[in-house]
Amino acid sequence: MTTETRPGASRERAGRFDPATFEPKWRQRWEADQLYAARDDDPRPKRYILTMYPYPSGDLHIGHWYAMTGPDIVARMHRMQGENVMFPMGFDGFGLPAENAAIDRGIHPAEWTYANIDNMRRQMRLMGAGFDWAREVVTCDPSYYRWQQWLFLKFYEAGLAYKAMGAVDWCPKDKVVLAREQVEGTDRRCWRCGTPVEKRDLEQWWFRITNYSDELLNFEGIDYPEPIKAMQTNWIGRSEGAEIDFPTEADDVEPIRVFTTRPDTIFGATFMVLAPEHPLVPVLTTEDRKADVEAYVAAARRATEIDRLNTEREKTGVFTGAYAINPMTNERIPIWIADYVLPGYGTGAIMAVPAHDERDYEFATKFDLPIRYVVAPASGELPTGRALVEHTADEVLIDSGEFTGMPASEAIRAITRALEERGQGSFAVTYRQRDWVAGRQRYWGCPIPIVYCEQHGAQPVPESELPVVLPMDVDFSPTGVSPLQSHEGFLKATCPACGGPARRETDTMDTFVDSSWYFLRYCSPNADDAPFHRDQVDAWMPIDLYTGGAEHAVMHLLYFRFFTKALRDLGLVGVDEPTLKLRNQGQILGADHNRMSKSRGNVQAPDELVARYGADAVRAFLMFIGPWDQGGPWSPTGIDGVHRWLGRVWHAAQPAEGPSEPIGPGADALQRALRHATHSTIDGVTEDIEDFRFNTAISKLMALTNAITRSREAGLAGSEAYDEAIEILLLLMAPITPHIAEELWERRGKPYSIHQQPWPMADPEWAAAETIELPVQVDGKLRDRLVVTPDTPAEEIERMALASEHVQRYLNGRPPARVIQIPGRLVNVVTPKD
RNA sequence: GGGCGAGUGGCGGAACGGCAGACGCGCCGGCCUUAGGAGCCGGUGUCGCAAGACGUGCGAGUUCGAAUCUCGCCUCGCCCACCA
Repeated sequence: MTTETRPGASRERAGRFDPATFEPKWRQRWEADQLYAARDDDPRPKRYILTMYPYPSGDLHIGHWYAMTGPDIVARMHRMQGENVMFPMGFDGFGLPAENAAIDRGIHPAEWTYANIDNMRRQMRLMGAGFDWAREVVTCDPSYYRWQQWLFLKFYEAGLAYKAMGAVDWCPKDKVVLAREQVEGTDRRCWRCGTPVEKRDLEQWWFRITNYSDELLNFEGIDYPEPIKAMQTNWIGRSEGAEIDFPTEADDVEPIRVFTTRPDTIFGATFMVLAPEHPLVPVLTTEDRKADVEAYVAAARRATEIDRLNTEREKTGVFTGAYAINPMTNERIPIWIADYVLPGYGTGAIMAVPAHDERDYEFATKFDLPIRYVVAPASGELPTGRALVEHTADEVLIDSGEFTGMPASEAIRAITRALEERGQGSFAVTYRQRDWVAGRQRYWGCPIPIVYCEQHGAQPVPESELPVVLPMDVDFSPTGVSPLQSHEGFLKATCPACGGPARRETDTMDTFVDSSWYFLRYCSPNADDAPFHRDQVDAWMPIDLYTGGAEHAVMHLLYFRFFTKALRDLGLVGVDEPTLKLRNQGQILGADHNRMSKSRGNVQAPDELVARYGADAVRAFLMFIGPWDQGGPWSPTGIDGVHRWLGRVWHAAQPAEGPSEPIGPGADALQRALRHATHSTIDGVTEDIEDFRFNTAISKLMALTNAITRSREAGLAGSEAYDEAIEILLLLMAPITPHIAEELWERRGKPYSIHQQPWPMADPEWAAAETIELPVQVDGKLRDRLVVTPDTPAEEIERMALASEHVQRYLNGRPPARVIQIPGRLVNVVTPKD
């Protein structure tokens, strides 16, 4: 090895790799030059890439870096590929933590929120992420929420927002109602604070999301991860079946309507069960049963939702004394009430078929009610001691009048049709999904633009009076009620209908309303005459790529689809879906494989890491940990490896000084090998980034770096192939490690900015290998390798393979039974069977 | 109970049905240093001196060939759950 090529020597010339000396400089310059501004009048093809905006909790944690670096890389590559990329950022400004900070520490929520936003904006700049800050949206700003109020009024006019009584989930700690989607786990905890929720009957604002249940089940034409589709589908919970009317014996009482997915089992319906809350309960209950029924209803009301939904609990219920008529058998069947029938699902009443439903079976056994099997496999074998719920292909109806012998699948339709002809039933679809409770009894949110007049009731605030501004001078003493309720100046309003005195709505909107349309506001961030302009929305929407956490599967990711469809029906947008493609990042865990939390002491603060390693190393290491959608544990030593890699790139890319290195014999082949490595890396990295495989993209870049280093040691530094390799390496690194790529690009005398250079294209001739190594297998086991040129004829390869002594050993002189060749991939010699 | 994922070296992870373990961490050895918790070079699946054998949670199957496809188990994670 000559002195010139000794690694240490060139390092001394180049100076130490120290990101702190150049990273801040480039960030300032990129920002000053508005390198990432997306312009409406740009003729290049648009690409709208969006990552979920953060809640301004105060600090950007490593998880934010992880979530945002992925889409930033994709956005940067697409920019270099000549597209007009919009990659905006904003803040989810409203929310409870701000209000809690006010209560705990006496800071106004606005002050707390905007201070946090300032800090987080600074931290995001530190990441070197290419956000278009000119489009920033802050949802707690009146210029934003004014238009949210405007949209609310459009929803209200269209009947998509309405006020109604309902049994809602209530968090006793946050003193606020929650949407069903915001209640988590078997023990039904508040999604924010983890407190078990209670059920309360309250008058609330709702969004009619259920109008769109069917459409929300349709994922055609959009690319969502399978788990998200499954979760949304389960959440919406579509069931097909029938609604059937069971007349009662009482005079002048409407029949009991039930929903069932198993109309084929109606001949086995031996009793009925109503939810305790069912409106017919007081009407139907006989005098002698009244005391028992009322006691049960009262107890059911007191029981918590947790108790009630506990499937382990033994069934309870009481007889009402009343009877219904099974419309198919004309039998009198008793009507019971029980809390395992839920008031909010289906019709709140069921026909109980104990032979074919486990819950009904349990109930019938406990209360000694008849159990009649009406479906059986062809063998006629019926279970004992349990319900028959599983299906067999040959099952048929038994003991079912004229339908006896009919396959059950056919009977579902036949029986429903028969009931329909008699006016006693119809095909029906039911959903688990309920409407979205949109109001919150809190201060720090978007005020609902409604006033209440003694005479005219709820009245929308006229558009000209928007925004209804959140007053700043409020008292945050923890009284448990929204400070808006005691703010006279806010409460006092005028009825738009009569001009008389009115009282303002004090509920504010769920913060998920804010995030249901922010992506549209990014298209028209400065519009002051509308929430957004149709031409700009038409130009940018739909989002081409949306990224964020999977924990929003049935919350934000359902709500923003609903909003988009509702806005389409209001004529405000022209798309059916907000985004064409969704990707979820995984979670970064602590080094101990646990979730990062202050109490565990395993939290990695990004600012410290940047100070020590630079932003590029943090970005690259996070992306290198594993598949982006999988996440993984932070490794305090792993980042050293990425740092070392950047150091190797740094030294390899320093411009050659003086005469180029002496090139010895064989240099031509070495140069060709380096070119092959370079050009095959272009294709690999491009595909990997497109598919969110940042970990393998980086490993390919490391491998190319290793090839470059070896070629330098072989004396190639300064050669054409070497310079090309370095420059392509820098271009491919630019999206991932933007600072070092820019710095080295400049040091090599290339024009500013590397981020505005065209993305490299592989030369197919170089990308193709000159020689390939073919594995030779005998009976599928590797025995030898052949080095051949790609155009070697198959007969020649077969001859070489059979000539191999390693192959001969297994053939023992016999001719092979078969020789399988996969061109360019392998040869497999199959030995004859003895 | 239902749905969806995932099980590969000491670790994070690679691998269009075709060379298992790319790339990196760690570890071992060496170089350079007054020094090394810096940097650089080499080695590193297991067993074996070697030739070689064995290896992707377990068990079957399909195939010339299976980490990959099929079936049945086991384990872990996430979501939903008295939804008629």
